[in-house]
Amino acid sequence: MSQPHWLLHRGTPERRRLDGETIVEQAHALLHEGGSAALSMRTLAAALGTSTSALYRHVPSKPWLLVAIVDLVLAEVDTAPTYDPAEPARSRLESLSMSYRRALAAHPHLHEVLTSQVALTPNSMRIAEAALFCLREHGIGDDELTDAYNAWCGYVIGFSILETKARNVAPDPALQNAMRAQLEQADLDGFPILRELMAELADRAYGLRWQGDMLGSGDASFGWGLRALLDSYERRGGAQKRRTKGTAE
Amino acid sequence: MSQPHWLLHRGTPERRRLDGETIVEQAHALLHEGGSAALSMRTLAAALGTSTSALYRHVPSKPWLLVAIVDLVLAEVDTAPTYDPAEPARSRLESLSMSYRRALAAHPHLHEVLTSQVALTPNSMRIAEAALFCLREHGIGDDELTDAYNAWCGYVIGFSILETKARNVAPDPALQNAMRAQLEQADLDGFPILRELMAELADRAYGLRWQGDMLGSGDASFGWGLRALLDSYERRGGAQKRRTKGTAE
DNA sequence: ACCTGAACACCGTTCAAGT
DNA sequence: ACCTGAACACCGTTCAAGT
Repeated sequence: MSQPHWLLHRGTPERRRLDGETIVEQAHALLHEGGSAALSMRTLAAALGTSTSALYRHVPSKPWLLVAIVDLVLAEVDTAPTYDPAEPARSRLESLSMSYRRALAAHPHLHEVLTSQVALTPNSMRIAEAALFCLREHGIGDDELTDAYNAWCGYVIGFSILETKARNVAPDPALQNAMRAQLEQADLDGFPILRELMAELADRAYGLRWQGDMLGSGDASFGWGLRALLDSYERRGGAQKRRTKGTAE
Repeated sequence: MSQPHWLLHRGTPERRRLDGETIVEQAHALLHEGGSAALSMRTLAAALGTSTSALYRHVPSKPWLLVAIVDLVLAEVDTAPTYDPAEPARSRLESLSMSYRRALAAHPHLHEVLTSQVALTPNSMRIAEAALFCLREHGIGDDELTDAYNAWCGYVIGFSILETKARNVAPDPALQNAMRAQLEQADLDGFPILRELMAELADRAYGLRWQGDMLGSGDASFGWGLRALLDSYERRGGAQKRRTKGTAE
């Protein structure tokens, strides 16, 4: 046992030596528990038992720290199925998409921290490589690869961000009231479809809610749209394959 | 002319009577010009020539103000083509999608303000109504409507947010350097596709850039993915139509 | 009724000073 | 080399006091 004498610990809450990795992990923990409002350089330092200014010896800035948190979460995305030769191209891309979404959905406060930061980190590049690999296996030609990749990112990341955004109810009471009022029957005049379907859509469809999450319809809807997108990829890739085959022969 | 004597204006920069609408418009102008960093209650009050605390008589809170800005931008989305009987269902939904994206892309700092706020405002409901109308015209049945709507929102809004996010380069120098380094040839070991295609993808594909916008490939990629999605909607709607017709007869 | 200045409880970041 | 306290230039919001 290398436990130091208890006297040495007096007044120092968990004083392990500081380094960049532990700072990022603690920052992620604070974000996960209390959202971005609970993550300031001051609260972070307090949680680590150091002074605020000590953090700046291991971390260059708060924006840098936030990007590091995003990369930490992206480490959860599994790219192994992408290179599994037993799987057909379509289910490889589906696995990657679901894993991506699962990672983002598992961290409901991450979207608060994605603002304006481009994710050009080791893990985001690992995922980009895997996605491009899948699209090629689908038969998407190099001329369409950029568009297909951007559309895939737009759907998978965009949907997930939007979903977690929608899950976070505004803590502002003025806003809560304004939004509740908007859903009252009286304000649905002129919106016949919304009125007709509100019972079905409320708390299930994006935006049409004022509290709570999407009652698990996020999973179903994400899959529904993903299959729609993959259907088109498959058809387009198949068409491209036949075309190149035709010109070769 | 009801111009008051010039003496009455001494030292009062544009002192028009305060009201909620002008506050929201000025706030939007500040956001549009300088991003969210340039929009504080203090700078806003200064731009309007009043004290900070005076704003709180017309606007309940900053979160409320941000939602009002979003609604102001959503007013630009044109839902008229949705109800044009001359247009086929598919091009109605395409028009709506493009108009939505155009509004979001025209305000590159709006994404900084969308954080955690649900858009349950008059204009967001007008757009939701229009989208649901289009999906029904497509032949999507009520059982699939929620999923189809969520997938559409995820793609259209998600893609647009992601695109404007990516367009905003991090102002932090520490971050700029880290991202540039990530794109150096040395760091592309283990990413064969990225290395092979980097010349084509850089500054065109999402994430794979460290400065500048997506060189206009956002337009093309958005349209590419949208057509892929609409293809699937059309097929699914058609199948549903045939199915209900079959059971009816 | 509407606006003001001052105050409260926070931010991220820097920097001379300590060990 | 690493950490500290104090300071700087900001935040959103409140509230007694003015007119």
